[in-house]
Parts: sequence; C-alpha cells; structure tokens
Amino acid sequence: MLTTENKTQLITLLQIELLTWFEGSKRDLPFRRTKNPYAIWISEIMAQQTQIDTLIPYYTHFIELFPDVAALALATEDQVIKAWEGLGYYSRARNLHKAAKIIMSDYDGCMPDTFSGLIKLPGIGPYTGGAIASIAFNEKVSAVDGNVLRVICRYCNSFMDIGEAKTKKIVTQWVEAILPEAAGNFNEGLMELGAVICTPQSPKCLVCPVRLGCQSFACGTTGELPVKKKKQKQVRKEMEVGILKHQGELFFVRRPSSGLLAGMWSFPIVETTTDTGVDIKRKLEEYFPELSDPVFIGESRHVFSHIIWEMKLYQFELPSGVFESPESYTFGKDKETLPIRTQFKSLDAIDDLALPVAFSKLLILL
DNA sequence: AACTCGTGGGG
DNA sequence: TCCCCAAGAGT
Repeated sequence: MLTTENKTQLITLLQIELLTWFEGSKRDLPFRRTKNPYAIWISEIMAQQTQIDTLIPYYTHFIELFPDVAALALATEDQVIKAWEGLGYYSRARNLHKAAKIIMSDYDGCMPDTFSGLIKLPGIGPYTGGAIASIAFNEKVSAVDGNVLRVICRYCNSFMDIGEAKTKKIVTQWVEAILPEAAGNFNEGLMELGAVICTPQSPKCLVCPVRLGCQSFACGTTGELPVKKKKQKQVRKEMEVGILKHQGELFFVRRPSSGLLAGMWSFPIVETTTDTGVDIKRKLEEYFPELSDPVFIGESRHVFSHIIWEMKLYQFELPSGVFESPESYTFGKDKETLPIRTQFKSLDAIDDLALPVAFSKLLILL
C-alpha cells in the first residue's frame, strides 16, 4: 500500500517529467504550429478515432479550403463532405459544418472559449471540448482520450475496464485533480506519450520519461494493461452492386441523409437474397424498365467498423436513347426525409462527387 | 449501457 | 488472413 507521501511523489514526477519530455520531444505537427482555436478545432475533430499520420494531409488541405469559421459556414455541405472524402466517420464533417453555421448565427462568428460553451456545439464532446479549451484557451480542464486512459491506467496499475463509463469518469477526475497550470501541454503530453511511447502493443518502457513512477512498470503488469473487453466481430453482408452504363456514363445515387455513409455518393447497392444479380436488377428496374441482363464483372470486400460488405458487381446497359436521371432513389425500407438525388457521370468527371472508399476502390474494376 | 458510425496501419 | 485499434460523439 502506498503512503500519501509516496502518491504525492508519483504525481509530481508525472507532472514534471511529462511536461519536460513533451517540450523537448514533441513531434512537429502542423496544428502544433498555431494557437488558432479554429485550426485546433479542425485538428481535434479529425483526430477522433483517427491516427495523426492519417489526418495530416486532410488537415492541411481543409485549412486551405476553409481558412476560418466564416469560410466553413459559407461552404456547402457537399463541399465539406468532399474535403472529408476518404477520412471516414463522415458525420464529423456534417457536424463541423453545422457548428460553423451556429457560430456565425448565434455566437457572432466567434468560437466559444470555454469547455462548457464548446461542448454545446455538435460534434464536440467531452474529449474534444477539453482539448480545445486547454490547448487553445489555456483552460484547466482535462482531455481524456484512449491514450490518456491507457497511460493513466498503466501509471496507476489500474485494472479497471477502460471501455466502461465509470473508468473514464474516474480517470477524468484523477487527471483534473493533478492538472498543472500548463493544462494544454499536460493533456497533449499524455496523448503524445500514449501515441509514441506508451503504445497499446510493445510499449517502449525503457525510454519512457515517467517509468520511475509507473506502477505497472514496477509490478511488471504493463503488458496486461489496459483492461478492455474485446469487441464483437463485424456482421458479414452479401451485397450486389449495380454498375449501370449509358453512353459512357455511370449511374450514381446519393445515400440517405442518415445511417451508414450518410449523404455520400454511391452505386446502387442491395443486399443479396437470391443470386446472380437478380436483386440488383430488380432494384434498377424500378427506375429503368428497359434493362439488359446483368453481367458479372468482379467482386470486392469492404470492412467497416461494424459491417463487412462482400460485394459482387454486375454491369447493366441501357438501350440507346435519352434517359432522365430519376429524381428520387430509395435504398429500401427508408424513411429519409430529404429527396435523394441521382446522377449520370462519366468517370473523368466525378471529381465533385464525394465517393466513399467502399465504392471508389471499385473503379479499377470497371 | 449498448450501438452506430470508416478507414488505414501494424503485428 | 485476421486481429487489434486509433487524439470519440450521438443516439
């Protein structure tokens, strides 16, 4: 059992060594070269469930396209989603756009500068609110992400399940209680340590700046931590994709405004119930009665966070003549409110369509 | 509390 | 090939 005095020493060691290490060893990242709250905001939204190396090119491009809140608010949702194309979790982009418009209309164009103000905006939760408030506005609040949960549980040799809300609450309070004045650097330091040293697998304890205070290092339990129950496997779904060609153009449809890949562009796609392209042909015939028979042209698998699509592609041709692109298109038992648009586009003109990777990677098969 | 919501990298 | 998982939020 640790004495109170020892606990105090471990906390002081963590504060001092972490801040020192972070100042001297932090990676040179584009969003660390600014204190602009807007830029910090964008980077923190992109960082949600996304590794830093992945987001950097998106961040740079996004800031060029939309350099401030006003520019973002003035953009169309399609433009914002397009800038997010390939990054995933697209509701982040829609919420970002919504929030920018709210800031213009309700906050006189000025971002809230407190944690409590920030988390009222769509897309900004406890972590992101804490990160922006502490990094951009120097507020003494914690920012507990997966890195911080792992680092703190290891440092304290805690076997609490980091997937449980209770654990996050306790860790948040613990960090909150030991936050130094440089709260932003401390929060960022904890995350940097988790990303670079205290990694989930093969942590580099021998070069860790806080190993002398780390209780799991002392107990030899670092490899067992953090405790986290494994998530269940993705559901496999057999899908049929319809590639409808007409005079050199392909038929694209916009996905519903909620759910998977919401608002993104797509090929017609249905879940298989029989075989050999029957389902997708039936679907397309709702809009194009005169349709050729399906020709199988390949297959592809796409893994989402919770679903796996096993896709079979079938190509169709329309008879010559003029076809109006249908005004609406439904994805099945949908109650989506907004009208779904459709479009015929040639492959060299789809640059303005936000196409998720699940579909863009099919293009090489065509 | 349990689900939904993408994608890419690494072991 | 399969598993894990990543600077989470919304419902």
